[in-house]
Amino acid sequence: MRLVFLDLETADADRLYFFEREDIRLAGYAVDDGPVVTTTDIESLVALLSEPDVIAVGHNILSFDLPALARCYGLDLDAMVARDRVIDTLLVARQVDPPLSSNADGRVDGRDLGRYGLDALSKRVLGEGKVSGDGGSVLEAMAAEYGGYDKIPVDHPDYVRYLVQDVELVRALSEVLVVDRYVMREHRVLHWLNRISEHGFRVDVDLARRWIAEQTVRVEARKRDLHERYGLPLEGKAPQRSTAGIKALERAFADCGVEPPRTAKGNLATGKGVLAELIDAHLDNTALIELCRTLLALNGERSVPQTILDHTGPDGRVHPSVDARQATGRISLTRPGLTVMGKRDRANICERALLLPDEGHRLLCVDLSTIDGRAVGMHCQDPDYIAMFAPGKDLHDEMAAAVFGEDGWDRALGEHHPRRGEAKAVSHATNYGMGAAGLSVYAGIGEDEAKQQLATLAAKFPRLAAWKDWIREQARSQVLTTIHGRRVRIQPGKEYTQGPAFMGQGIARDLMMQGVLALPEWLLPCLRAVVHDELVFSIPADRIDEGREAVLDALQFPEGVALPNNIPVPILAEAGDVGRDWADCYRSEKRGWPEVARAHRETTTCDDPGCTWHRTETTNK
DNA sequence: ATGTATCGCGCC
DNA sequence: AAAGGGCGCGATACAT
Repeated sequence: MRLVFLDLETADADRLYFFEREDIRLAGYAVDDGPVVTTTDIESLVALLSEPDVIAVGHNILSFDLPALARCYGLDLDAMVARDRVIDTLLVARQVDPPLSSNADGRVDGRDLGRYGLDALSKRVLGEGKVSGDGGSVLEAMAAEYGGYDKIPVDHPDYVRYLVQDVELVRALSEVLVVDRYVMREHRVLHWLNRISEHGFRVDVDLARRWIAEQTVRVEARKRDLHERYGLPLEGKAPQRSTAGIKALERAFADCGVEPPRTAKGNLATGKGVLAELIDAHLDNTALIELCRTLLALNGERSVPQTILDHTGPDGRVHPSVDARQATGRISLTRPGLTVMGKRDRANICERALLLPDEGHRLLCVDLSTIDGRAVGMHCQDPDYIAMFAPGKDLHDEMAAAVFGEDGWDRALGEHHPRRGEAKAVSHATNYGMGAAGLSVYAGIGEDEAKQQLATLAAKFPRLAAWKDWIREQARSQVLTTIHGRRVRIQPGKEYTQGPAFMGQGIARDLMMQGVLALPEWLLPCLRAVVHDELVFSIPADRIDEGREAVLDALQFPEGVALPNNIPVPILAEAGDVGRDWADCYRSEKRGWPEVARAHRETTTCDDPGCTWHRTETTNK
């Protein structure tokens, strides 16, 4: 086999999915220990990479350079990945030296260039001496000087020099970074997920524009109201959050006869929990209630439609980036962040109506049932815990029976346990290492009761409890390895909470990816989003039933999955409704909210006073 | 002008 | 001794 180390210089990387041939400007590559060649003859590089004994090695090439060559020059990237002929040093580096969680000290949220960018990585792994200056910032400066990445002269000595250096760095890194089986699997996973970015998700642009216009009217009315009553300034997008605005609000609360609510750090608290409590505590104070409601409404306005529009390309679609850079390995879809669009709140779930199937298609969502719990079950091997995941059983009902007893619950009737909701809170809490104090607040119960519930749970599932302790002990080595072989880093001092949580999330993530890898070829271009335990597909309308079968078949293991000699844990999935937009997929799940159904949204009138769709058109409240 | 820190909204 | 995990994104204040 021959190793080909490579890097490309291109036009603005954000435009990858709209690149034309000329946007790939300069290629640099080296074969094994040969000299670095730079060339504008991109075809020659593609021809080289297409030879069957060549392995392509480069930094972020799986998500950028190679897709660019595939798009513009027909490189058969599918075949290369399928034959393990791609090594992306970014993926290898994350496995060798996994990241801390983004909230950890010293990390800037979201971006990991500071640690895994080619320059930073080389400095850390190879030592300072190998890197002469920062290639990225030099490039940026040249782009600024010439008016764009696509305008830098391809024979500019600095341009060529940094391309050569990057190829050399990749070659040096590849000699140090150890490739394991997991990271080769990870290449296949991310290659398939990159289809999400490539194809994009169709946007209802007209709807987004209409919402933004309506939103502007609402927001202006509320600001004006607070301005006239309490002197709120009108400058900026969110004057209620500016210094002068906060001053005005503090006076407003005083005018209403209450002490302004405070956060732990002493700032004015305007969170929705705080304001809701204030309303409850002063039900006869109409001025205060009006103030709180106006503030709630102002703070509750979300910028989702605008963010979607900001990222919508000339093809009317968003092309979110797909990354696996979270500490647990969970997948993020960003720019726009599809993972944070409304779902649980009635007021927000219709945000998902902004995303549409392709023409002639329908959307299909499939989610893995209580997958984090099953992941923990696989690892902890507590037989009683695993028994709750048997097909036909509902985890939270079973948990309620285990913690609170069977009283008042008739299994045979097929109804839920009366205390199912409480049980859900307890198991959720204990998964993440919540203490009695935290649980009492979270579940709205007394601290003694919370303590009792946690103790009961520990007693009912002793092996699960012992597993958590063991994982916490293991976590002191700072890096845990999941069943599938992913290495996850625990922040020193957070072993107690992060240890079990990361194990559960990391394993769950790979159970989902196991399903993605098992999808039939024809469904791969149909994948539109992955939201941790849910996959979203846009499927030709006449193939929906076939698609549903195939997805369930890929994701589910009713007979269970297990390591050798372990108790198997069933993995089950559930399909949502066939939708004409993303919200429409949840109309059965959210039966009480008629506006979730597109058919309801298409009617002109509605007699549900709580309907968030028709309400906004008739009133300004 | 640009980046960081903080908060606040949301999701799993 | 006690301990709710992971994220994205927008807005403001502030430092550079």
